Amino acid sequence: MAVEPRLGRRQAVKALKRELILDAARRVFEADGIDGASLRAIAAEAGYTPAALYFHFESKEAIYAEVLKASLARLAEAVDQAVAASPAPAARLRAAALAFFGFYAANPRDLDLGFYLFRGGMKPIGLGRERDEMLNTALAAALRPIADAAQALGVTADAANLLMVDTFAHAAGLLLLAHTGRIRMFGASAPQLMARYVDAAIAAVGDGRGL
Amino acid sequence: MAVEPRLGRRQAVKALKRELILDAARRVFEADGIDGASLRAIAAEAGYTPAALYFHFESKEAIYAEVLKASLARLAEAVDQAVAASPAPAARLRAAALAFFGFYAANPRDLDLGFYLFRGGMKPIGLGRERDEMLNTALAAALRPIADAAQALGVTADAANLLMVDTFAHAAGLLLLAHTGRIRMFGASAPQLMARYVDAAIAAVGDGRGL
Amino acid sequence: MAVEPRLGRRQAVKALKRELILDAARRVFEADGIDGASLRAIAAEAGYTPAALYFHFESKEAIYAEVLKASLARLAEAVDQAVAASPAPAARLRAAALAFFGFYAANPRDLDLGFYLFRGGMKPIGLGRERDEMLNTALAAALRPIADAAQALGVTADAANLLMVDTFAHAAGLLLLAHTGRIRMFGASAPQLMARYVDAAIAAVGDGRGL
Amino acid sequence: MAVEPRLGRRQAVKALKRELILDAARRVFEADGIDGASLRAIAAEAGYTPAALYFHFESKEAIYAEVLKASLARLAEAVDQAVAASPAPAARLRAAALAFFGFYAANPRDLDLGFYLFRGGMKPIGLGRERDEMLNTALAAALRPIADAAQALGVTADAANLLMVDTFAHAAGLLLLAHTGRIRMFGASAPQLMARYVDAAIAAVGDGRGL
DNA sequence: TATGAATGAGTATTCATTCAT
DNA sequence: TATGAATGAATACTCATTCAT
Repeated sequence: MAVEPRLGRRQAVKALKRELILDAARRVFEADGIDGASLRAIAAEAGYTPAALYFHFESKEAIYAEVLKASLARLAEAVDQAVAASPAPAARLRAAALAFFGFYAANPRDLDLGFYLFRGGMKPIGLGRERDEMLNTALAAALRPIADAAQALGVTADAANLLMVDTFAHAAGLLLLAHTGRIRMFGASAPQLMARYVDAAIAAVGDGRGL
Repeated sequence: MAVEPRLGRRQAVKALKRELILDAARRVFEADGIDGASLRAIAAEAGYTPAALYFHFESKEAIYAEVLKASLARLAEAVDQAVAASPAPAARLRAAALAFFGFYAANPRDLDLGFYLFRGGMKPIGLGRERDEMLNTALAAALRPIADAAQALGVTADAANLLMVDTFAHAAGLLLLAHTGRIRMFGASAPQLMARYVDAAIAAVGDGRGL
Repeated sequence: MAVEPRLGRRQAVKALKRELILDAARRVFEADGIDGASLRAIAAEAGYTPAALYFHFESKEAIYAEVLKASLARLAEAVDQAVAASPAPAARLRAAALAFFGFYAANPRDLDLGFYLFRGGMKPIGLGRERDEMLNTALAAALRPIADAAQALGVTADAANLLMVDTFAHAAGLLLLAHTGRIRMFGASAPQLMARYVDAAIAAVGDGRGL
Repeated sequence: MAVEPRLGRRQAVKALKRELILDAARRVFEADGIDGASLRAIAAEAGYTPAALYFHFESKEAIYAEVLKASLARLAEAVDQAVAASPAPAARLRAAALAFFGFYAANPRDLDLGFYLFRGGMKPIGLGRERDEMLNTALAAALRPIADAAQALGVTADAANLLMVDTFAHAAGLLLLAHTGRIRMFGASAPQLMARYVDAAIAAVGDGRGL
């Protein structure tokens, strides 16, 4: 009876410390880039010795994964909130797609994190099978509302899924280009192009034109 | 009479050796990732001492740039060939867009190289201002035919440019997703989605629906 | 009660290890020359990996500076002891000058270190502004007693200063020649020449012949 | 008969090329410091490939030695000229000593070269026994006039020799201090101190006070 | 006489991680 | 839980020198 509260307190302290380390990691990722961030730098920023971090995370990659997971959770929350405010299916589809795009457009740090998952091509992504699956699941959850809204508009589950993937791809492409200055280089506006894409997609669904 | 052929031979040998080193670099990029590739590894793969590479290239970054440049040249050539085979503007637009997408879909190594250009977000790209501009120019040249064909279809220069950027973004997004297994994960097909996107774009241009 | 001694012990161990590394550095300086000494060699001589030295010193230059500082401290102590044992001003002047000379004559390693400070002419000294100033101050402290004794003999502060510099120069020149075999080559004795110089200087001061 | 002139021409061309390389070496020594000068840099400055220098000099050290030798020859010439202009022995002694000092005071590059000979302490000086002896002989020749003048003033050969060495030492010390800013640091003037030293030495010789 | 290519040894410093304390 | 010390591997690049051509 005297022990349990203590354990709870201990766990809370432990969780707090983890959170402080993750905050430090985010700051270092922003300052040095994700690949350029070293465990030493994260530890220093958090007020720790490098060795100390190993009591809180099993490896550098584990820290990456944790930060990524939190980012994806914020993304999903942003999408969910947008959807919750939109009663009609078409508006929901629009809101979900634009919220997804808007989250990353507004939070370039999170975009860097997201792209980190996509680096390396065919090479092992480096975070381990289990972590990869966890992150993929989190990503899928953030995209789900798009497919759900499409289905509510009357298309089949398969078509809704394709539309979701296609929207994801378009957003990713535009964000990639915008993030690296290519959109500006060509004198275009990423949010406008995204909005146009979404409107065309909704129109196509309405027409029964498939996608 | 005896000297000139020798000189020619020498230059040919020199060019050949450069090419062998670049091939080795490509293999190492594929195996270790582009950021993970070290000069030592490239040298070893090419059968050289690290120091020897400095007789052929002035720095590691110069090797990167050379490999990237060659890749973009092959891309542009693929697009140009596809366009040359298509007389009508609509077919040309389709051919250019699908050739761009198809080149990277068929050559994942080149896709890795291409994405390397896009990494880092706000971080320095690391190849130096001059090399960066050269590479941007090469990329723009590969995309140009898309805008040209759109303009031939009757839209304004601005609209043609937007369509080119949007197509670029869609291709990039689909390739990114496909390359990292996300397309498969959602049970979709990147080439099909790309073709559908292009067809819709052509139809929109035909309708005078802008984009 | 159990903790404090431990901390003291730790600090003592740390200081001891630093000293062992500095000793190794001194041996390597002697063996390879100061410019020729590499961090690797110092580490190997100390029984460490190169990386390990970075836990004890922040850079190679920091090691150089530490060794130099310790040498100058020993020099100053030798001069101070000689002066402390000499009550009369003339004897003090003599003792200080000969102690300065004698220290380096007896410790050729320290002479090499001292000359290192003087190398490079117009080139950057390479230890950084702060360290340079610290070392200059330490050197000035070792010479101070010469000027003080001269002043006690009745000359002005300026004249005492000049005598100090001149004595420094004569000692440095003789040591340089002796250290590189030139004195022997000319069949002379550096200590004798130094003593003669000092005696002449004291006589000149006594005569009121200025310097 | 047709051959000899050609050989002479060839040797002249060869000598000229050597001289051009040595000039380049001097410029690089000045720019990068003597230790910092690389064979590559000297070759580039001379308009050659590094490998080409090996047809003119057997090693990097040989280039050092040649440049040093030329410097010492200029020194000896400066001393000889000063002596030639001074008929009386006392004036000759004064002129020789001040010319020695003045040459290095006016030509800091040559001073760097001269000190290079004196570096390294007990370590092999690095130029090889033969070259060392050649350079020592050249140095002795530049100092000889000092001893000769002293002897002309009536002291024994041994005393004249000692005076020469002592003068050498004093000049070397003052130059060392001046060259590295220590004279300025103590608010003194090297030429004044040197002149005073020489005058005192001449007075001592006149008194029959030994030295 | 000169070159271009090549070598092997060398440089200081950083990295993620481990382990005894 | 946290530290300080340590490791071994890695980094890009420079050096004087050699050798076939």
